[in-house]
Amino acid sequence: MAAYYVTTPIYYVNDAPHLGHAYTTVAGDVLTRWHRQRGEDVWFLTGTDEHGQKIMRTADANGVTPQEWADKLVAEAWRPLWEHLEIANDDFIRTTEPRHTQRVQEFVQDLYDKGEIYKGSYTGPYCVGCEEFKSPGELLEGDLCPIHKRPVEWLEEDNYFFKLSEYGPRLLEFYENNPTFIQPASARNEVVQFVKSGLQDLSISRSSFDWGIPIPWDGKHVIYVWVDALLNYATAVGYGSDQEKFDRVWPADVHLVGKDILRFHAVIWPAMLMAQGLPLPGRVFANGWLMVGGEKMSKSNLTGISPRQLTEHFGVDAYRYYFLRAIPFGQDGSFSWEDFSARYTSELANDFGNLASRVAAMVGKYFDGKLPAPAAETPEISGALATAVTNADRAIGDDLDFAGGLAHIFDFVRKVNLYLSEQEPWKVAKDDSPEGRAKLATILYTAAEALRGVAVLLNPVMPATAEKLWVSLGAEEHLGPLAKQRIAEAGTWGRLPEGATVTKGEILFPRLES
RNA sequence: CGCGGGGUGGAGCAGUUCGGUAGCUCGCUGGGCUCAUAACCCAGAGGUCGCAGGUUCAAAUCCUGUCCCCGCUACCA
Repeated sequence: MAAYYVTTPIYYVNDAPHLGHAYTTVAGDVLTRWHRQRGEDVWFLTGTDEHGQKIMRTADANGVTPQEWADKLVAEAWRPLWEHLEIANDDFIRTTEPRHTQRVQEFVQDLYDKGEIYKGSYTGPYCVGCEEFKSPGELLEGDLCPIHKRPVEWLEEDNYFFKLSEYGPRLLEFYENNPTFIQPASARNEVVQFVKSGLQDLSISRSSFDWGIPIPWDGKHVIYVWVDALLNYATAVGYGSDQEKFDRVWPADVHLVGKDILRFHAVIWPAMLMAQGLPLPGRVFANGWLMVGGEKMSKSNLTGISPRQLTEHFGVDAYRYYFLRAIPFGQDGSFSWEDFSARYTSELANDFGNLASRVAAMVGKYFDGKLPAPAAETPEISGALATAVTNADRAIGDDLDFAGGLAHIFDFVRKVNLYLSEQEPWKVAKDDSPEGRAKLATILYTAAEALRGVAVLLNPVMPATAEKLWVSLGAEEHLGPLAKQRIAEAGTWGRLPEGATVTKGEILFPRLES
């Protein structure tokens, strides 16, 4: 049985990570943890893309070599942020590592030998001031270089080309047979439309600069950075080096990407794999842009708010929760400090944190912190938990609908709060008769057992908080580590045993200063 | 020009597939409770569903036109 293999894009080390990078990576982490709690063999990959002209220039501007620049950013910015955000990736690939570069050369050589690559010439807009080719799309009105504001020249360069144009029909057939390959549907429509309009061959080499992987049969060229980058998904799991591992993990079940790089993953990547005869990935899921103040995030306003600024104020778990809860995955979404604060207070502190707090307080107060045995099961709550588990599992685990899945979980939290309001255990507590005590025991057991289920469901999203709750319920000593709890069993009623030691613990989500 | 997405009470969204009392969360107003993180519960105010026509007994939902916003239009990673 093949592993469930999830990837994030490998990020370009030109800059430090921003909210958008973190958004995709957290989503991958949550998906990964969810599947681990399904009991599956899971492999989660992230990494960095380190070749290309832009990095060469940035390094140059900072007076270091491209490799030094990449080393510095990876060590000081990227890896630390993922650790800070509790990203549990199994591997971290860098495209400058030999395990990658050697395999990329072999892959390209192989395609060349198969006749999938030929030598041709590329004609494109070239800015003399920049000394580089521009992409047609970035030109200003009247074919001006966006940096120098002067007309570009059309220059010809010898390049090697991949016969991408021949793959249109096969790609369309693949999309047709695999309707969920590209998600969401809007992204799929765009790609299908694009491919239908006809594909051109892809220039896969560059000779105007040298920061890249050399073309094995022609050292004057380096491999186009996207071909280099996409192959990380294969080289990182043993392509060409560890066949056993490769067979176990390949192909990816989910490639998470930002919608800006959808086309590379949904068109070029599968075509490359088809050319090589490798199995194709299960799906490519494009998430949307984060908007700040109604504006698309740009380099300038991205640096305005960094992931760490938000985690310092709201905490890592709330950060992981917020973006997935507030923005339907796959759509653009607007982020604001106000909205984050509102959701933190309402959903995390008032609904969830406070529920945990009041339940633990009452078990402490009325039963000396020993969870009492219930006189009966409460179908209203046990049934709702089972439903929440089923719905959340489908939404998050299958559909990558994080917002919908979290909504199911938090609807359940509300229901438990409501249950307490209706049962009024604080009034029942005044009745010392055996009937009164039995009723009180049932109410509090029901609430605590409901929280046990919530802790399991929220663990993939907010591992530190879920762990606190788990410990507070006294679940660890009877049921084992939280991360080992199965999603499928989360809805099984009555797992929390009588006599479990319930402690108030620290407040899960303290109120924040405005 | 072409393609895709969207315009629903103050904010963010669901509902539009298979037309039939306009729903949710937050916010706001009034009341209640007291186990809890000034939390929780109940009630209420607030929308002619971008605009204009059309089909229909009936349209947010179907048809036509129109305005506005956003994205894509490839070798920028």
